[in-house]
Amino acid sequence: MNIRKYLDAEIEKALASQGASGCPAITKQAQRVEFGQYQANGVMGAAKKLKIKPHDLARQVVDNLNLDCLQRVEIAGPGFINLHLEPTFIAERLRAMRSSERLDVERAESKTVVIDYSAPNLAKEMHIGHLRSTSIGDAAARLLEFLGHTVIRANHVGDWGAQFGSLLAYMDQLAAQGEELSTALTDLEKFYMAASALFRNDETFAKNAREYVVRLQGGDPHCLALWEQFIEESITHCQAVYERLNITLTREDIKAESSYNDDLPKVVNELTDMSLLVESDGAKCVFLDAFIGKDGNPLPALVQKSDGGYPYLASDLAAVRYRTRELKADQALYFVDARQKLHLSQLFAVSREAGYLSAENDFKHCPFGVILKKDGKPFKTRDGADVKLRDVIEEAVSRARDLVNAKNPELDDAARGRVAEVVGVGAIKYAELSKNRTTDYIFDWDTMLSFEGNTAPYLQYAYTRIRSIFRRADIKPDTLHNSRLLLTEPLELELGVKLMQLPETLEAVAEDFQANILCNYLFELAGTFMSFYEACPILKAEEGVRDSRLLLSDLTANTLKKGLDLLGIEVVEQM
RNA sequence: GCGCCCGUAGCUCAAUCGGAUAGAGCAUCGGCCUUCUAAGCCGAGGGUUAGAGGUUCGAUUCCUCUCGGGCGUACCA
Repeated sequence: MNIRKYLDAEIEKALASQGASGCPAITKQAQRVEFGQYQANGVMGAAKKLKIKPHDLARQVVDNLNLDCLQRVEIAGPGFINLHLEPTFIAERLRAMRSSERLDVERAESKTVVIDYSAPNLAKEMHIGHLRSTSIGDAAARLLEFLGHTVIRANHVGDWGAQFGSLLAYMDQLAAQGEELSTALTDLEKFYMAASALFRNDETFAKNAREYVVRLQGGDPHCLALWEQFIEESITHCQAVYERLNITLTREDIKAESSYNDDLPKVVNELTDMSLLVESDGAKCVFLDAFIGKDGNPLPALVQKSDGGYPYLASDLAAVRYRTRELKADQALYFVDARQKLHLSQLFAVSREAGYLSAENDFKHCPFGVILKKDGKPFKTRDGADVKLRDVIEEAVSRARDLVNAKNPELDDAARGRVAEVVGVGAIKYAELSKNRTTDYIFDWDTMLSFEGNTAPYLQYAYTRIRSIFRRADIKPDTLHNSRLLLTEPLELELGVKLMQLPETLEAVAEDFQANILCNYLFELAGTFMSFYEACPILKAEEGVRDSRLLLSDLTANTLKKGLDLLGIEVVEQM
């Protein structure tokens, strides 16, 4: 149950009964404990509209509010309404949470949602730049699924285009030199760099590479076979990264750029039939009034190049068309670099003009910034290459391994290995998920691989502490009676309130797909638990209090585990 | 030139359709392990929210301008 939403609706009813219908209650979680758990800020605005004193309206609203869940209501300041919840009500919600698989989170009205994320270029190895789209998109997929939507994961991988000419030409060249291709392809980044260097510096090779592009596009069997081998190798690499990162993408979720090849001429024909396409400098473009380019000239959305080739707008249009026509998507979320903003707004605008998108289709860009070094320069290795994602993972796991070896040497090897993996991977994903900024952000090994403070390991650690309590006391959480919840100590109450706020947190995240809201919530939950844990003895308390605290602990563990799971982060029993 | 995004503590980031005294983490300083895992807890210092106007009962948030940074701006994706 979403308490915030419930209170908000009740206060709006009270406002309406006083002649302020249509005025928002603006109920939110209170900023300070003395203000209660929630505060309604809408009275001031409503009073202004009605031209009456805010305090008087607040009085009337409060008098018309008769809710069992409220212990007391106060009017404060210029007209804030502070809401203090009845502890027995909180306990009731917690019992509901505990007896439900869904932790008292209601199902949303189901929509079909396409989530476009990760989308690496198969010509190269996955690099650190893919971490954001992949982590955030995957978290969105998990959350929307949990809320009851039909989620279609769409990994729009780049598997087509001119760059494959060099790669195929290079493959053939190596094969002619008697080299084992599968060995050469184990390091895709090196392979790509070598092929690119040849393309730049060797005119004969470059000419050859261009011919390979033409042959590939023409369906030449040999080229296709090489291409398929390369793509296969590259996908295997991606899947290995996904698996290690605990990303839910599978091979079945890959809908490659090339799969739209046959649709591209159709898109051009359809746009032509609708008289949307204009030929300009030999290229076929859509000109829309909303887009103005240099010197005030109309800015084209280029659908077909003058040489007949298709730019990426064409395959993106084909994808929109496919997603609404075939997949029947109500909504599509594009977790794509903020620099693509213009491209995506053109994509959606042209799609609407072409009828690929109707008013019912909610397609939106969920942007994020690019990674920079500490000095604000683009994040690259010394030789200008992107930092490999698997190197980042390796570094994270290695650091986590050192730490667990030092902190908990009595764990056996296998357990420590598992902790290193879960903690290391959790740390790098959390570092991405816990920031909302759509602007660029600074990558720093020590920050990203930190295991202290607001990090995944902190949350994982809180979880293990709780599990440890039950292990030590040899109590199975399932055997606890669900009835005795005593929220008497301030920290018990605070923890209870936090727990109860999971549903409204998840709904808030789903509004804008900002995983950092969930991260913040979990961090606060874990922090509140840690304080509670320090201040309130659990196993040493007398029986009734002990059981109540065990219940709170168990609920916290379940909530942390579920929340982390929705972020794509795992937990361990001990660390 | 035009367009978009951004500027918050030494650093990295929060701040829920504008709300009360702008919050965390890291770093610094001081406490807490013979009691449930110190990857922790408790506490301290640290801010003219880039600057100037404006709207408002109230502005980090909205508007205007200035300064500073980033990105985009037709045949790469």
